[in-house]
Amino acid sequence: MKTVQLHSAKKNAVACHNCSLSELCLPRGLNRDELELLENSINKTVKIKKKDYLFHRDDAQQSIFAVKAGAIKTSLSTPDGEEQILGFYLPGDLLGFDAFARDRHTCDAQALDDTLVCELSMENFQELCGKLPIMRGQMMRQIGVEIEREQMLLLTLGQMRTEERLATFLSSLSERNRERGFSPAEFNLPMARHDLANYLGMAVETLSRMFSRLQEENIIAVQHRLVKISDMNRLKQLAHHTCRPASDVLPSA
Amino acid sequence: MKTVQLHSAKKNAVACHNCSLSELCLPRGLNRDELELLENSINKTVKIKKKDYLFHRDDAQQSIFAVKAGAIKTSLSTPDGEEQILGFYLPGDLLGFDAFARDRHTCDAQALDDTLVCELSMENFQELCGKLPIMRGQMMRQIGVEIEREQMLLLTLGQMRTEERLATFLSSLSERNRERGFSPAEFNLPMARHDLANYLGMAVETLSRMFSRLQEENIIAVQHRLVKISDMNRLKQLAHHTCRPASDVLPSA
DNA sequence: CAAGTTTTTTGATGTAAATCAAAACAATGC
DNA sequence: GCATTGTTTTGATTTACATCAAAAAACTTG
Repeated sequence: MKTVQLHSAKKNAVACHNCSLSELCLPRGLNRDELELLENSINKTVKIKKKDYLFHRDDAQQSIFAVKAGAIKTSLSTPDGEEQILGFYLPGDLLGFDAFARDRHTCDAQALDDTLVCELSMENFQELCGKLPIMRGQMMRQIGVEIEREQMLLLTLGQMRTEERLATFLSSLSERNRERGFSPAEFNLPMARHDLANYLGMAVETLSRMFSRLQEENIIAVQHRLVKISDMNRLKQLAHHTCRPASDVLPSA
Repeated sequence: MKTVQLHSAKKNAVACHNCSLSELCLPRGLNRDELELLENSINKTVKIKKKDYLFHRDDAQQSIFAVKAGAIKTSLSTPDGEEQILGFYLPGDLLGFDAFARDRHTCDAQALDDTLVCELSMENFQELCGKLPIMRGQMMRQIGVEIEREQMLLLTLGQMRTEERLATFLSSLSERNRERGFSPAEFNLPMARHDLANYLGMAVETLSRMFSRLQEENIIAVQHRLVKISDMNRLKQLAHHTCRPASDVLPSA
C-alpha cells in the first residue's frame, strides 16, 4: 500500500515515436531535435502493481504521468474514511495536474490493476513548456481535458438519477473505445462494482440493480466485468434525454 | 442575454500594480519591464451587466478573465434544459480555463450581478507563458486551484448529505472571506437560493429547510442573503467531511 | 475440489430528500 | 398607494435511493 519507488526502470523502454500512444501524447510538428528533447525528458514504463499507489494526497508533486497499460483511480477521502473517486485513468490518459495549486497532490492515485506509466518530471515539464510552445499547447489541452472530465461528472452527480448516471458512464466509455479503435459495443470494465458505484455517487446495491434493469430492458448484457451493448440508441437516449418521470414529451414553446 | 462585446473600454482602467487584487493576480519577482509587459497585455475593467453572459458554451476562447467586482456563475446544461452550476467566481478569481481542451468554452458564464472583469487575451496569455516563467507558474497554480475546486465539489455532491453540503459551503465561503480580510462571521451571499441549491445538488425547498435548520440550532442567522455565523465551531463540525489542507485543524475527537 | 473469502446480486424495509401545494415575503412597476 | 411578478419559506405527501439482510456467484487457497 506504499507509494511505489519511481525514477527507476529504463529497461523495456519504448521510444516515444514508436509508442502506440504517440498520437495521444505527441504533438505534431516537432523536429528531430525537439523530439529527442522530449524523449530524453521522459522516464519510460514505470511499473505499478495492482493496489499500489502512484501518489498520495499531500505528496510533493514529482511528475506528470501518462498511463500506458492498466488503470489508475484517483480519489479524495474524508477524515472519517469516506472516499469519493474522482476519475479513472486508462491507457492514453494523463494525470497529476491536480498538484498544480500547491505543488502537492490533492488526491490519491491507486492502480486498479498492474499498470505501466510514463513519467515526465516537473523539472522537465517546465523546461519543455518553456522551450517548446507546441508542447505547452499540448499540455494545456490535456489540462482542459481534465477540467472538462470533472465538469461532466459534476453534471452527472448533480442532476441525473441513478439509471441515467450508469447509462451516461457506459455510453462515454463506449465512445472512448470507439475513438481508440476498440469495440464500442463490447468491452471489459476496468473497475469493480464498488468503485464504479462510488464514482457515480450511489450504493453498490443500487448500481447492481441498475445493471439488472438495463439488462432486463435488453439494452445491455453484462456478465461480471464484460459489458455488451445491444441497443446503443436506447442507451444514448437514456444518457442524453433525462427521462423525467411524468412528461418526457414537452411541447416546444 | 447576449454575450457582451469585449475588447473595449480601456477607460476607468486601474493599472495592475495599483489594483487591490494585485496580490492575487501578480506573481512576485517581476521586474519593471516584465510588469509593463503584463500591464500592456491586459484589457482592464470590462463591464458586464447582471444576467449578461461573459461567454457561452462553444464560444471560441478569446481570453482568460479575472473577476474584479461582482460575481460570475459557470454552468453546464443538458439537452433537456437541466443545468448544473459548476462554480461561482468572486473578486480575485480567474476563469476561462475550461476552454483549453478544444479552444472552445465547455460551459456558460453568466454575471450574477453587475460585474467588472480584467481580460487577458489568449494570444497575450501564450506570449506571457512563453516569455515569463514566473507568469507561467502563476497560471499553472490558478489552473490547479480550478481543478481542486471542482474536486471538492465532487466530494460534496457524491458523499455528503444536504445539511453537510450547506455547512461545507458556508464554512468555505467564510474561510475565503477571512483570507481576503473580510469578516468570516458575517457576509452576503452573492447568489440567489435557486442557484445555490442547484450548485449544491438539491431542491430549493431543501436548501431553505437546511438554512432554517441551521438557524434553529443557533449555528447561523440568515435574513435574505445576509448570513451571520454565530457558532463557527459547530458549523465546521457539521462540515467535518471537508478535507482542507494544513490550516484546518479540528480539535475535537 | 472442498472450504473460506470476497464480490455481486436480489429482496424487504426505512428514510432523506424530491415533489406538490400554497402561503409569506420582497421587489417592481404604474 | 395597490396590483403584478418573482423569490423564499413552510407544510403535506410521495418516491428514489440507502440501508439492512441474506443468498448466489466468483475468486482464493490449502
